[in-house]
Amino acid sequence: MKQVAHVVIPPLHDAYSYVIPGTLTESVVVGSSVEVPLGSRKTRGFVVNIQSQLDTATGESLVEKKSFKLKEIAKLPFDRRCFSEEQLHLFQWVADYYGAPLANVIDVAVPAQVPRKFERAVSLTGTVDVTLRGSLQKRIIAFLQKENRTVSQSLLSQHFKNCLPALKKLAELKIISIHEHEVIDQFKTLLHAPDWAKSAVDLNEKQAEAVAAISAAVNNSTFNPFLLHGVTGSGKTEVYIEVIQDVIAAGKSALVIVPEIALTPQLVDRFSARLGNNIALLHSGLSKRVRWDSWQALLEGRCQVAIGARSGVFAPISNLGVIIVDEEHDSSYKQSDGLRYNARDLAVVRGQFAQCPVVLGSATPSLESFHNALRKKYQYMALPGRHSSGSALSFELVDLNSVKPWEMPASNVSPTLHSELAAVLAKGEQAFILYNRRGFASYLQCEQCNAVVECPNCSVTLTYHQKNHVTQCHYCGYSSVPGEYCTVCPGDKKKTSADTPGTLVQRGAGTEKVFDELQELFPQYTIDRLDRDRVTNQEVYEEILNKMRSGETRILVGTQMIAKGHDLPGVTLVGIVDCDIGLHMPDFRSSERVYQLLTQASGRAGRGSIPGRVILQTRVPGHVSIVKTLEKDFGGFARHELTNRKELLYPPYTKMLRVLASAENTTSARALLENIKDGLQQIIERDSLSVTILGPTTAPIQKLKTHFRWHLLLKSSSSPDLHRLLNILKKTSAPKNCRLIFDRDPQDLL
DNA sequence: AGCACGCCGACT
DNA sequence: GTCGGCGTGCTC
Repeated sequence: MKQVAHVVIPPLHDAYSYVIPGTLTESVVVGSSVEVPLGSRKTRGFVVNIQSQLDTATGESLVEKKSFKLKEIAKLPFDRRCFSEEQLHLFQWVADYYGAPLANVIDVAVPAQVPRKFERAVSLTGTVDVTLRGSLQKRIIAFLQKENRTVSQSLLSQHFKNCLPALKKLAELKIISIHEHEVIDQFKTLLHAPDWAKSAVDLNEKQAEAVAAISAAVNNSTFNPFLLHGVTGSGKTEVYIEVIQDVIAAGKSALVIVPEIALTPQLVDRFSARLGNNIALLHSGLSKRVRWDSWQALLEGRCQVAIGARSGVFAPISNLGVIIVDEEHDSSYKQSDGLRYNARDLAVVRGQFAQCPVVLGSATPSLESFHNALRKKYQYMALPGRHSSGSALSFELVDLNSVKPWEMPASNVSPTLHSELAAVLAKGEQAFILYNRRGFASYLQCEQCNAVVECPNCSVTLTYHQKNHVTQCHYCGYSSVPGEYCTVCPGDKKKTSADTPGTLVQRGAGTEKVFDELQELFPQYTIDRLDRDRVTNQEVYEEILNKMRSGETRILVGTQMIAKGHDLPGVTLVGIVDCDIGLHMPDFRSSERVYQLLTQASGRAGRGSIPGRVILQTRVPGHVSIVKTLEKDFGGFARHELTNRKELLYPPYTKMLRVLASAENTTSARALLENIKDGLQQIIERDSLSVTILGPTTAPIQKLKTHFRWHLLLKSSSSPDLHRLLNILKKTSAPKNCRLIFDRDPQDLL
């Protein structure tokens, strides 16, 4: 009997019904990607439901209920499905929660499909009892016996010159078979990991407790969120690995999510050394084929462990035993464009669906997670730090207000930082210098009228990069060669009486500038830089870190990139040039971010046997983010900040929904939001919902890529109420010239 | 998102 | 008289 498939097509909201042609009844399943006619064109969509043409409940024909004739699915371009029905539940939840079309969610979750690839391959058919004449034949057989698997013909050709006649002969003798063999380019972890990584480490008491608690939840198949709070070096990874071993032993699978930046060969080696070759990697840096093959390996149950970045939360694992989110506070888990999902939040939702524990690990937990731990929604487990060395960090605060400009060895280097650096270098040790801003100068400013050079497309200042002598916009990528003189002030009589334009001077600083200053202060030492401008790809990144590991680089200057991951035992000093960067951002999370950055960066110091030292330079020495970093008092910081959030009705005490409108015309963006607000306000009153609407106001970045931006902020203590409004919002269409974006649980408000 | 349909201005 | 501008709305 003919069947009907419900197909979702990006970017359409509704599912469309198509008849499955007889030739495809066997092969089209939920999760298939199909080509369907839509209007006058053909498009790709995903099958989300299949039902027989007769409604089993009513006996009615589903086709005749429609006022038009259903079209047929045109073809099934790939024979492998894209997702399981279990995953579909998660996708549906995501679509509903974020107000996105289901098809778009699937599009984001599922990697691009790649056709199967075949190659000519050779395998042994049985025992070799015939006496072989040729020595080449003997060598080939020996090779195949040693490999003990199907080997591609091209690999044999590389090993044995002109082996084709010999292979033919062996095939004739039925000793080997030559056949078309599917190539699976799934990522293979290399088992070249050092021995130290292979052996289990003795767990300390707290680690063992954590493993026991999590593994108990694994074995009981209960949803149970854990917040694993442990500073750098406290052995969180060891806990993860032990738990995953228990998961595998229980016949289940594990999902590990880490920030993109942490997904390095070292991390994967560390897992594979202990867990074997059974790991699928999901990561945007891999080739399409490797991603697709890894995805299929998980979907078909050939792999028990997945390690992925943000989108890894969608991995096709059916019998989940545990989900681990490392560095759970990391803001990169929130996608900031397109489908604005938060992988950490989805991990918890997924754990609920799959009835498995979810482990959120961090040295600096997000206030959301910590709040959940305080409310006992998450089970809190703290790991003590630095079990190996016992050496503690010692902090020194430098109040830049009390240092006279002429006392500074360089504009960004205080006498304290200078002498500490000199001491570390003299001892043959290494240092990290954090300056969380790229470029050479933050901006160019006119000496005469104080005008700042801005991006013509965005309402942000351009950053001056000395290396290639350009000013660059860090938001839209605009770059230009800066002039010597101000372009605004000669005509502006209000600001200046001068007829001649003022000179542009460099203000602020960036990693490039700090690098130059250090190079001048310590010309005899190798200094390197690590930031997004230098790191164009993974190789450069590895190279910079390797030069640091080998000891060649003595000082590494960088942005927050240096604060993340990586054991570099030689680093005994961390200097934070300006703790105040990011403190005065128009964003309710700025204190939290600064605290996290300072604490994470500090944790880079002194991982070896030598105690670490941290120099914090600041102009606001009393700021809570700085004081609590110094006191190593996460709890104190969290309580202080949570009190603030509660007073100001910010998350985690309220849920937020940001409605962003952008248009080339600033008034149309604003007018659209005014309309939307009026409409929502009526519904709020009618249904007495507890939602507050703020705005419309201009977004902190007023103009981005030539578009003016306005936003509304919806705050509510009731998630369902907010969800009601989102459902109404997603039906409102924006006029052609306006773009409307809904951001549920926004990570920043820029 | 495409793509068609549709209803008003300058062209061979 | 037609070609074509992009506004509106539908696509199983």
